[in-house]
Amino acid sequence: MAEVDPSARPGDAPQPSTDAGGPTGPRYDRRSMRDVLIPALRDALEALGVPPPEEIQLERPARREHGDFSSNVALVSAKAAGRPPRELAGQLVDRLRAQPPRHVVDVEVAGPGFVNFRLDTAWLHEVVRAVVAAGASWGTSDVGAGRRVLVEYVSANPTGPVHAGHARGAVYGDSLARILRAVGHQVDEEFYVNDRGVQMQVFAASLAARAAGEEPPEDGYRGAYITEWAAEMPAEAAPLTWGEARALLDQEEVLEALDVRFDDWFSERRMVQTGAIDTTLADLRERGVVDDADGAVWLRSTDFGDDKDRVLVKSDGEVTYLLPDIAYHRDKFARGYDLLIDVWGADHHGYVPRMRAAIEALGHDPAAFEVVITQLVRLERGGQEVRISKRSGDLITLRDLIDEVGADAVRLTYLLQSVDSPQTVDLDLVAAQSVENPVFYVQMANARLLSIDRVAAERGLERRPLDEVDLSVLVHERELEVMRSLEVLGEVVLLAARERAPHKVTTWVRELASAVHGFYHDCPVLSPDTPEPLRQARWWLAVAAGTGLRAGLGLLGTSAPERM
RNA sequence: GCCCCCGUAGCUCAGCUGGACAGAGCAGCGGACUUCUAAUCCGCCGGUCGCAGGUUCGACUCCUGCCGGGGGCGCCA
Repeated sequence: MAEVDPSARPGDAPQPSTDAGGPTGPRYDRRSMRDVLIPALRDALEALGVPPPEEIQLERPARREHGDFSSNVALVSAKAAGRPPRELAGQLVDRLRAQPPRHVVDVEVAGPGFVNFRLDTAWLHEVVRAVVAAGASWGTSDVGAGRRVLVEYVSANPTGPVHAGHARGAVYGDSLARILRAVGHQVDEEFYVNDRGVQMQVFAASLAARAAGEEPPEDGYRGAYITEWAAEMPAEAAPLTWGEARALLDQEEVLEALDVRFDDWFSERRMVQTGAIDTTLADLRERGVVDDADGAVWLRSTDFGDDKDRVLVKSDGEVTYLLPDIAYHRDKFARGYDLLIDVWGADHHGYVPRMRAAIEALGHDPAAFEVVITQLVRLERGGQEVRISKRSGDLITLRDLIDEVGADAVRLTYLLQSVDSPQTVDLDLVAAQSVENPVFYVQMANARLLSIDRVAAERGLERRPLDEVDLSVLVHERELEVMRSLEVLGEVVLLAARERAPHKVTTWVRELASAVHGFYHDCPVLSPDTPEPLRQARWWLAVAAGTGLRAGLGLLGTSAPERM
C-alpha cells in the first residue's frame, strides 16, 4: 500500500511563503480560553468577597447542553462562601454576564451549582487557522522543556527474532517517546542488549549443534530460526559472535519495519570490558549496602523496601543479571537524565522493587526511575488462541505479524488500549480490511479528506489563501464537531504524556476520524450546490482536519495511505 | 501465603486531577448513495460500572475487605 509520512506532506504546508515572517492575527494559544475564563472566575469570586480556591477547575462537559466549558468553583467554594452552591453560582453568573469574557455568549447555572460557559463559534474558527499554521506540530507544547528522559524498551535477548510478545512494548515505548517529545521533553530511546551470560552460551551451543546436524542441548533453543541461521553460518564462524550479530541484525531490521528506532543499543558485555560492572559493585560497597555471606555478594535491598536481599555475585564468582542491570542504570543517571522510564513485560514486574532499591542505594531519587509494566497480549486467530512459545519453536515473530497485517495495523492495534489491561488481539480481525477494524476507519478518513484535494485539482478548482477566506460560514454541527475535536489535541497529548498513556491519543484519533466522516458525509465541499465562500471555508477545514489527523497518527507512529 | 494488573452493554474496549441522566465500535433491528471514496452516515435495541462497606455536597473514578481472571514471587534472564 502507498504510505505517506504523516510528518512531511507538501500539501500540509499551505502557509504562503510570503507570510513566513509571522502570523498576522492573534496567535492562538491552546490555553487561551482557560487563561480568559479562570481569571474571570477568580475576579468574580473576589468581588463577592469569597476567597478563591488554590486552583480553579475548568473542564469540558461531556454533554453539549452543558456548554463549551464548565467550572465547579461554586461547589468547591460554597463552604468558604457560607452560602449554598447554587446561590454562589448564581451570583458568579450575574457578575460574568455583566462583563462577559472574550468569546463568551452565555453563562448559566446548572445542576448542583456548575457554572457553564457557552462560546461563540469564532473561537473554533481561530482553531482552524491555528491548526493550519501549526501544521504537523499541532498539539505539541513546550511544558516539558528542559527535562531529559531516557526510555528503555524491548531489550529482548539477542538469541532470536523479536517475537509477537515484544510487539506491545516496542510500539508502546516508541509512541510514548514521540508523545514525550511532543510536550517538549528531550527524549532518548535505548535497547539494552543482554549479550552476556548463560542464555548466550545456550544460544551459541544450539546454533553449533544445528550446524553440525545435531539436536540442540537440553533446555536449548529449538525454534526453526536456529536451524535456518545455522545453515547460513559460515563453518569458520564463532557461533556466539556470529549468532549475536545475526540476531541483532534481525531485530533491528524488523523493528525498523515498524518504524521503531533506537538512539543506542546498549551492550551488557561492553560494561564488562569498560569495568562499569566492577565500578558499580565498588560504589555499592563504598556506600555500605553490600554484604558478603554464604560465599556470595548481596545487595541489602531490604534497606530500601525490597522484601529480600538480592545476590549480586554468586558463590561461583559469576555475577547475576542484577548487577549489570544496576550498572546500566547507574550509567543512565551518570549521563545526566532527569527521568528514566523502563518498559517491561508483565513477567518482570516482581523485579521492580529490587531495581528501585538499587537505584536508591546508589543515592538517586527513586522517583526519577519509573517502570511501565505492559500486560500480556493474547493472540487469537478466529477465536482460537495462538500460543507464543519459544521452546516449542512454534513462535510468531514480529516479522510474521507485520507480514500478516501490515505495520500500521500492528501499531494502531497495540495502541488501541491501555497497556495496563491484558489485551486480546484477533489476527483475522486486524488483517481484515473491514469495518470491524479501527485502523481502516481512521485511514479511510484521511484518504477521503485527501480525495477532496485530488478531485479539486482534476476539476481545476482553486483554494484561495486562508487569509482571504471567511471561516464564519462554518456553523454546521458537523463542521463544529471537527473543530472541537481538533481543538483538544493539545490537552490530550499533555494527558497522554503525563499518564504515559499513548492510547489516549488513539482514542482521540478515532474521535476525530468519526467527526471527519460525519463532516464528509453531510458537508460537501466540491459540490456545485455548495456556494463558493462556503466551499473555500469547508475546504480549509478539510485541510486542517487532515493536518490534525496526521499529527495524531504521527504520535502513534502510524501512517495513512493517500487513497484506499 | 505475599506482590502487580484487570473485572463497565451479548463481544472488544474508552471514561481526563472524583462531578451533572455511564460512552464508542462490533453484533442485532430499521433507514440514507444521479454528489468529494456507502470501507461511510443516521436511528433503535442493549448496562444494579464484579460484590459489600467507607470517605465526600457528589464515587465507574479515592480507601478497606471479599469474589473472579491473568501474571509474578530463584545464587534463571
